[in-house]
Amino acid sequence: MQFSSRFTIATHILLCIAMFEKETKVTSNFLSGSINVNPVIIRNILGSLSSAGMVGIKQGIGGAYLLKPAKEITLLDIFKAVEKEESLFHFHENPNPECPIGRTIHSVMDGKIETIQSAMENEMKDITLSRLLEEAKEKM
Amino acid sequence: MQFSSRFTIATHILLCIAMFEKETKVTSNFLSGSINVNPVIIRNILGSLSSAGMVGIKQGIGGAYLLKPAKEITLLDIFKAVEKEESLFHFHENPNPECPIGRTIHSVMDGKIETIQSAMENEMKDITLSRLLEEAKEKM
DNA sequence: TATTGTTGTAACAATAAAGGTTACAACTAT
DNA sequence: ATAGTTGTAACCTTTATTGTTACAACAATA
Repeated sequence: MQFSSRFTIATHILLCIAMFEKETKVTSNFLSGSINVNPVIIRNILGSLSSAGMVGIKQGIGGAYLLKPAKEITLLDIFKAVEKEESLFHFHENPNPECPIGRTIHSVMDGKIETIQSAMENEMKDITLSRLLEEAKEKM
Repeated sequence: MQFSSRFTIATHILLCIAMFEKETKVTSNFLSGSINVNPVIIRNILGSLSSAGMVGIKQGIGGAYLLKPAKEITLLDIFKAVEKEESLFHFHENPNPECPIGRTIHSVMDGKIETIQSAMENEMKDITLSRLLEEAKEKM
């Protein structure tokens, strides 16, 4: 199991907007060219980023732009915008309450799962779009 | 996207073995009763745990038993036994090398993805089967 | 040796999600 | 009015998950 490519595509989209919005109109076609993915997919992901308040999109004329400074956009924001699942783990639904383990496993595991997910999210929270952009520019 | 329930089922299996192997023959049917999942699914997951060296399974006579002390089995071991993907994230395959972002995004993101995954795995590594069993016993 | 309860695995099906494509109405600057 | 966009619907294909039945191979034991 893997997270869908929506996360890396969304990050790529935002990097392109941050990089190019001053000089070009960043349309779904433009993005499609850089990412190499169908423009409809781009538009869907762009819609999620827009719902999350990270980007604005110009109706009719076209083009996306950042609604927040790149410093204030983290990988966690991006992740949450495109992955809607509450919990990282799918718990088996009906453990048997007549078994001592079946009866207690949820209360034991739920907290652990939260801890694990938090560790991941905290790491994501520390990485900003502006840092990614700086590193990308260094490598160009 | 979520991880499959194989992870929580595998953990449930190991908890049952640790709890009951002294008093009962822990067969796929017994486990199926506690977990409420088809015995064939149990046998497949049990097979993964066996390949990973965590449990032994008695051919013919039936029954599973731990091959390691519960203190030495971590959630990370269990996770790796049942989730075979190398990387947590699916990266879009063909970013355009003629775009400055497309050309550099992999080298910028690959390290970040590793860091995030490590944070999650480190948390998993800290939780042992024996600790889960203790907490379950407390709650019984 | 025949029986019984297991395991391991194959074969299949149903459902859901991911990823892709075409098509088109609605919108807006020019 | 035109042209380039966006948003979205309607499909399709592929893959993974989860569940199911069936059965050969195995090992204790009656």
